[in-house]
Amino acid sequence: MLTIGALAKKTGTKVQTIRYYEDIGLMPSPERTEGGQRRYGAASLDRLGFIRHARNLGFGLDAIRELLDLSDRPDRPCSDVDEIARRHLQDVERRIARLETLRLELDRMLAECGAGRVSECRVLEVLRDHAECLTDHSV
Amino acid sequence: MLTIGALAKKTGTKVQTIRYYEDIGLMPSPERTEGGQRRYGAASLDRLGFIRHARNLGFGLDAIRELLDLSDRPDRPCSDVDEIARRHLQDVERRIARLETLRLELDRMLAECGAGRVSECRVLEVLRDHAECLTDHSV
DNA sequence: GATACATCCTCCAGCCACTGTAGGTTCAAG
DNA sequence: CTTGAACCTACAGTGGCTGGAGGATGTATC
Repeated sequence: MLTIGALAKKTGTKVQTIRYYEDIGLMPSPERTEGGQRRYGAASLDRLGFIRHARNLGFGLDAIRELLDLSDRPDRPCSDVDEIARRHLQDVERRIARLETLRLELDRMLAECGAGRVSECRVLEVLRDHAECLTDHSV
Repeated sequence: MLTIGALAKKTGTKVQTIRYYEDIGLMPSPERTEGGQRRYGAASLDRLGFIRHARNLGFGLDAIRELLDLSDRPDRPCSDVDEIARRHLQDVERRIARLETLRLELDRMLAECGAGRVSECRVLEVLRDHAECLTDHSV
């Protein structure tokens, strides 16, 4: 049996985060000692490990909830899982594309800027006037 | 003189967002009509345009505050501005790198998964066991 | 002048996924 | 039996807004 602190250490989670997962129903309420402290078994360790791993891969808590539910229904088609992962992948790809646009624009701004005074700073000029931008990064 | 709604439309901002910027001191308190409604002049339009443009480029509100302050001190060296932009660029690059790692891992998970049942789903297996991952995406 | 109705006002709650703090209790070691 | 680390609950705060309630104002039309 693990204390919440031990579970936290093993999974690289903060203690408060574990309690938060319990609050929102992502982790089940564990057993308690007579004094009211939480004690966790192997199943909790696995479940929290799964959650943290999915979080590290950027999945949102709602998606993780769905993945955990599916994990408990071994006969459902795998495509249900794939669907969630694919959705997430698309989201990641969208975010990469957006950030690449920003990177380009920031790079260009910085490249054009000499070592003068603020009054003639290209960075500020570009920020003042969107027309100076090559890309439409507003989306 | 513009109403808050007109200013919102011109800058692609929500009305509430403008009031929020005023609350946190990013936009100055504008004039008011006798009835207490806000009325904005050209300076406000410029300032909000600047803010929105910087937001679209991903700058945080604190960075924007610094940029606006510098914008009002034309004799300061341009490097002060560059420093802020460079910091932001680095942040963007870090986020891209992180997302690229995720993309790779998600891609691989999905590629390995056949059209079977959840019980033999590679996606879930990988999530259950971090050792299955090629990259250390926990950072 | 009355009415309609879009827009404005303030105040407050909620989003995501935690993180931190205050003030008090429990547990395990020595 | 005492110490002190770790635990408990409850709540506030993060960033950057967004939405809603409930009421006041501004403008166009009759």
